[in-house]
Amino acid sequence: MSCRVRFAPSPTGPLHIGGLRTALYNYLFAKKNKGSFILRIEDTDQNRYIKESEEYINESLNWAGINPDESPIKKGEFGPYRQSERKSIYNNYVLKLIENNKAYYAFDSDEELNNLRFEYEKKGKTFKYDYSNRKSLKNSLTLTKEETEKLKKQNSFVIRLKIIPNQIISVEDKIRGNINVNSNLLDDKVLIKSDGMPTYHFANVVDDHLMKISTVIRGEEWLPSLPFHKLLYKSFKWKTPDFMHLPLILKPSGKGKLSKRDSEKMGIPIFPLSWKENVGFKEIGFLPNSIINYLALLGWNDDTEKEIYSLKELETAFDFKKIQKSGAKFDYDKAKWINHNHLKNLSDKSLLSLSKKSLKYLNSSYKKTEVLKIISLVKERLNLIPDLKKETLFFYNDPDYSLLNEKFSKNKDSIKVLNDFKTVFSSINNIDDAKNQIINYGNENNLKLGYLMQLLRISIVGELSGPDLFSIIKIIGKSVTLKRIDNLMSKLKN
RNA sequence: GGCCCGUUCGUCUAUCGGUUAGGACGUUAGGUUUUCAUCCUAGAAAGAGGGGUUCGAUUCCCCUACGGGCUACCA
Repeated sequence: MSCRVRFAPSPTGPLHIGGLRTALYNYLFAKKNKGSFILRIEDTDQNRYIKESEEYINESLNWAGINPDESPIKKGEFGPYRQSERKSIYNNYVLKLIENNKAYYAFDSDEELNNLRFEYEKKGKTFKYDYSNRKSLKNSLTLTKEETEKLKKQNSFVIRLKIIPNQIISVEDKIRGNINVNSNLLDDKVLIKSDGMPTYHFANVVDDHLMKISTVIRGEEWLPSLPFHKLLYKSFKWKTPDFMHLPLILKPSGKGKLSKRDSEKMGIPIFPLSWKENVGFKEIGFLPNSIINYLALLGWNDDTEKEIYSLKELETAFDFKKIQKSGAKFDYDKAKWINHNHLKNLSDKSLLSLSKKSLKYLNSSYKKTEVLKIISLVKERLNLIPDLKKETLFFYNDPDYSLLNEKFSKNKDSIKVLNDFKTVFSSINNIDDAKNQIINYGNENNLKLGYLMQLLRISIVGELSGPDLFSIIKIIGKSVTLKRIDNLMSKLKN
């Protein structure tokens, strides 16, 4: 049987990083097994439906470089790929269950059920619509045929799966092994809602079967409903696919699942792309490869000490036996470190094309070859793409010396030394000679090289950090250098 | 509360019964450098607790604790 996996998000908002990882693992599984990766949109909840989500999902997967083989916009032979467009399919299948007495109509109102929940709670119990009480509730098992037909015409009913009590349901998760659950514990879950739409559970099972999904890879939050799903497969006498439930991604600190709130509180992204006021990993300056790399490592490793992977490398290295069982906390520092490494490995040219817009200002003063030189000079200093602009600003802007340190502003030698620098730079023909000249100058005047270099750096860059000074000076040229030394001198005089 | 899953440095993880429990991020100290960053070297840092099984348990089993998930006509 050929390998087919699916990523099945519901369009209720932006895809978050956990969803992206689920998509990634599905994608990698498909690649590894030369199978197909399918995107199915699970839009059965009309109340929570957000129109822009589907496009957001497409764009995110595209950005990450994990494009589906079949999807609503890339149709295969198992469509439609949006559940809302498959309504009649679900209805046909649920009718079969009813015919076989495996499902039934239920007419209990929200109010009635809520009252029951309330009463149970008062007794310290939890209400569950199941074998123990369905005989006393309003459904096609208790009502006469005529009553049932009459209520059905009022168009407000749900269809529930009739669960046979006291059977051990044995399910297998490929990551965790066998799990046994007694069917008494399960409730008669709704299959078809009163608006005629299927619930997740029903649509999911029907579609996975119809779309010939061979392995279901999804988040751990679905593990508790696996026995129910297994029962559905059994009711149809369908073969169950393999299941893998991925560990969850947890908050960086504290307890619980990673959520939008954490991201806002800690100022770290949680969405691949920006969504309204939430900035995405892309916009904050991550390479898609970095996020993919980090996400792959969050819950998986290949037994080697390799940490930096391209997507292609992951496609061959990924081994599903090595997926972790427990949840993993999201570590933003490590994600940045991985991005730093990917950025470092990028060519100067691709780095330039990535930040073409933000580096535009350099074009007025430098030729392209010089811009590339600037990039290679600062490349290894980057953690996020926008750092490139921060690191190169002084190639264009003259520093304003607002951060001037007292060590230099109060030092009486400073003005004299700066003046001597001017003489040095004016006299030399080749900037490569500058370094030696300044060393000599220091020796002659008994001034420490450290002090000289720092003063020079302040005048050129405006602060005490940055790449090799003489490389900078070589790029900005003699006249700009002299101008900036002058600038600092006049600043110090005031 | 009930059910399910899990538990190795602060974090991500390696270890398929015998190891000085390894690596990476972060952190600390030193080195390189004109500075910061990079880079290099070194350091601190872990098997939740209790019972078994075994010549020997981080590794297998049980209990407890803790963490997480689910408990909707949401997915």
